[in-house]
Amino acid sequence: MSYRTCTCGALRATHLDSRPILCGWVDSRRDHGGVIFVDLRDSEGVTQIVFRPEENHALAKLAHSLRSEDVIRISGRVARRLSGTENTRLATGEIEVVGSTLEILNRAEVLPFPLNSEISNEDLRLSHRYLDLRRPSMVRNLRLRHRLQQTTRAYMDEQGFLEVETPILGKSTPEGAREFLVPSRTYPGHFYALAQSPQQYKQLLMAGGIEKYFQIAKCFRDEDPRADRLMELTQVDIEASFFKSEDIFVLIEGLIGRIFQDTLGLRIPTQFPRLTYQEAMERFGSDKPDTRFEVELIGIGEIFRSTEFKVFRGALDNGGCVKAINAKGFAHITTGQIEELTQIARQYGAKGLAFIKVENGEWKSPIVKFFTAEEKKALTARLNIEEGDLILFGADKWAIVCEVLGRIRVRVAELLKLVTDATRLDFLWVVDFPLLAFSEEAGKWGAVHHPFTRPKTEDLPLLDAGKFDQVRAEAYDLVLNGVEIGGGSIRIHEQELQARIFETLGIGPEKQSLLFGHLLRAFQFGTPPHGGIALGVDRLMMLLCGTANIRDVIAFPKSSRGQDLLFFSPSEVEAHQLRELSIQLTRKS
RNA sequence: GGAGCCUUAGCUCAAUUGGUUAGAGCGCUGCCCUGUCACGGCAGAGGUUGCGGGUUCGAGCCCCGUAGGCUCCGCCA
Repeated sequence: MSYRTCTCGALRATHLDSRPILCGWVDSRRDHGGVIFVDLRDSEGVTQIVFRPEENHALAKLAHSLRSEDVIRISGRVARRLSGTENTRLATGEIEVVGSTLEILNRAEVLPFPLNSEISNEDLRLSHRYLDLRRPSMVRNLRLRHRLQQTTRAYMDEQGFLEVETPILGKSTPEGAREFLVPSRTYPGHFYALAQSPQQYKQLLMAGGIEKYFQIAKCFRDEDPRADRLMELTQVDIEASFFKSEDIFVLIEGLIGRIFQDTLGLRIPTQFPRLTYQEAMERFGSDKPDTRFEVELIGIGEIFRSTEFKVFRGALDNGGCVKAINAKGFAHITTGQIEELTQIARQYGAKGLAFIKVENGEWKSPIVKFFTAEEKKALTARLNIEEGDLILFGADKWAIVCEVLGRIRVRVAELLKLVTDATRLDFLWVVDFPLLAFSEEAGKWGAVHHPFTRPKTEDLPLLDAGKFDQVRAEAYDLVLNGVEIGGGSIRIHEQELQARIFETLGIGPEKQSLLFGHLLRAFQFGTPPHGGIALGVDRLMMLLCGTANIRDVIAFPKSSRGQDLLFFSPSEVEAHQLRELSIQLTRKS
């Protein structure tokens, strides 16, 4: 005989007088001294069980001993609830099961935290994750994640893509994120690296003629976690041959549309707007702009072309720029808030944050005394300055000004609660990223996306001319509400061009063949033009679930310091394990 | 590698300027209660104030260190 005949979400008035067997957890027990109600919960729902002492005294006595989260098995008869006692909040609320047998499968101790309220003590949740997963919001999130993954597989299959698994144990190629190293037992002193992305494998699949590949891939990066990023991540990884950027956009717009339809039942635009990286930085001060609110960055260098104000003068003379944002109606900003914004400005490289408060027809500002009447007039027109406005300035190198004002723009929007429609979804593509960026720290050029990214064909002459900062890449990011949820590029498929890029990145011929010989060799045997993208499943899930905490969308996440509080990993290992791996510890903590 | 905030009962939190026996709500335990649905009522138990040290007549509160949680910068091709 099976454990149960139906789930706790199944019974309706149409089942009256049937004799079901149910299993589940005691969600709550209401003991009236006489009659006892038990809300029985399983993964499918909740059903009220009623035990009546006048029908079975011993049974009621046993039911009296039930406690929250005990696991039980009951049999009984489906009855219509007494008139007026139906529970409209339950799908099964029209009926109840009058218990005739009760079997206690496993008793539960008092839980370390309640399941019916949101709690903040995250280490407790993580150390008892199996209990936390019983909470309705976690159940919902995991179900949404399942739906996202099923929908992705169905859609990609329909589009003719082949799901191919690639190795987790890969080769260390110390470009990009720090890798997790895995010692080899059979090759002492040699190491695998956990895949930080299936990037090279998927390109080799293209060389292998697969043409259309996708995978829901686990990736590992040994970098410090953040609220929206852990060391382990899941990507929808996609690569296709004979695809241009345009083909990727269409494919992904379709996929994202299906995902939002199937998970939240939402229809979203079939095409997403596009913004170049240059324009995104100029107007929003971010390569992942949140376009749900205005407050754009406005260049005002022209107005102050011949200013005497030292701060602006210095920035302009050093080839920098002056920009401002108008935080409409924020003249009432407090001293503390100004201080906070100034901290942000400093954090991102500005020396300070100049501002003007427009109150009672007056410009209240420590800097306005340096402005001429003409400059004030031009500024008023350019920024549409009105009573009650707060103007915030940035004057420095272009990149710093954009970044600083971009960050301040986002904070101002939070403070002013400019996003009024919580359901709004602003998708956009950011395109034409720079190919290369100079790293002051490393003293050399690095790839903005990754070293396999294709330069835009029309910018190849700039590459030849050594104007590396001007070369744009055939690369794109997908942004939703100011969050980067994916990124990709068209790749290099020619051995010669790839070698040249490696050279530019400071990877000489010897190192090239050592680290990337497999790829360069493949390119010599007819690798087709190809490109792809990777979508961050965890980030996308956060947006779908409306949470700011990435742990809410992962069944067994690590803590913010990378520890697993349930298993307590990482952990020490026994000496013989280390001996087998030819590893000797230099430091014991 | 750096910075900030937090840690008091099982949980969420309070505790005036450093001053009596560290409180509340929920939960828990027992009793009462026959139509509730976060049932209700009465009573009770429950504390190494994360840990270690220091200052002080006196420390939950101040100082130093340490562990853990969260967040941010760097980092994340």
